[in-house]
Amino acid sequence: MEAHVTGFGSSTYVQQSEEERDVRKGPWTVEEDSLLTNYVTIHGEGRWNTVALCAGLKRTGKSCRLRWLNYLRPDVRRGNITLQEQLKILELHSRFGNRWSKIAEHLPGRTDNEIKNYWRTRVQKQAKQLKCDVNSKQFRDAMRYVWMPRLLERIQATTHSSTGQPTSNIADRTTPTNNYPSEITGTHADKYTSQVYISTESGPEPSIMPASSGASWDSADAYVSPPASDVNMDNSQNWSDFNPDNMSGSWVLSKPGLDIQGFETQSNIEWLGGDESLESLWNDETMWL
DNA sequence: AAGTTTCACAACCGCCGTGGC
DNA sequence: CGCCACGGCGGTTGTGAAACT
Repeated sequence: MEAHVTGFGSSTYVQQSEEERDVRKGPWTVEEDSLLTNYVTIHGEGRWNTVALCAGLKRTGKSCRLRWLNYLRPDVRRGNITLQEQLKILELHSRFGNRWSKIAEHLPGRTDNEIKNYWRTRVQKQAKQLKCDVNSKQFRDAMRYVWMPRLLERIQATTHSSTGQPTSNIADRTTPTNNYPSEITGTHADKYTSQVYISTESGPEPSIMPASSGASWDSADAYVSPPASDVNMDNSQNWSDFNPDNMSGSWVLSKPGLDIQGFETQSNIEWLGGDESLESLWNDETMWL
């Protein structure tokens, strides 16, 4: 098949319609991967239609770009999403919504596609089980007040066990969510001294959250707040420096004027299908994998 | 053991913004 | 200014594997 060479800007590129090229679709073969990798390694990224042609691939430029970015790129990170990454995704999604590429910017090595898949398969699954819409206030509240603190607990437990410190054995815990003490955990480790608090204070300002933490509030949100010593951000930055991979000091979950215990023992819990189903859901090990 | 369902992930599709001509 | 090619993005679909009945 002959390629037509035409001018394009200051350079020359090879133009050929997809019909002429008998474009391939579907899963990539090892040979195709090799061709693409070799070509991009030598010539660099960009001009993907040219890449497809010059590398001898019967693929569209778009397909090549996607394959490279999502799979072949050397710095792409594969494997399970870590607890830290999960926590970060939840938080970033609350800030950016479905702007997956934006979220991916904050997760080195993870692709927007991977994060999108994670959200669809894991997060939306939880919403479905809770019988609420993933974008509903109810589900967002569940994420903030229950899921994210639990993720933090898990992270701490993992961290502590890996450093030989006592762990808070979440799998063994039988305390229902609605019986949580206001201070959920209070253990320390050498490197990661972390605490999660639920504020039981009423009123406009959280009392447990460090006064100088720099974390900010919006009108109705609860936060898992970084320790005072680790952050230096003003209200406009909010969570921009959030980094679960580097947590140290005392982390605080609180919400102005929110009584978490009251919140969960009152009828508020019912929109999540009752505390039993909620508890069993959060204790479902597959949820954290 | 076989059939069915669910899950996870890769890949495609369509839309839109951008820049060169 | 309109056209076109391209790249980027989010939504959706296809498919193989695992889990379930």
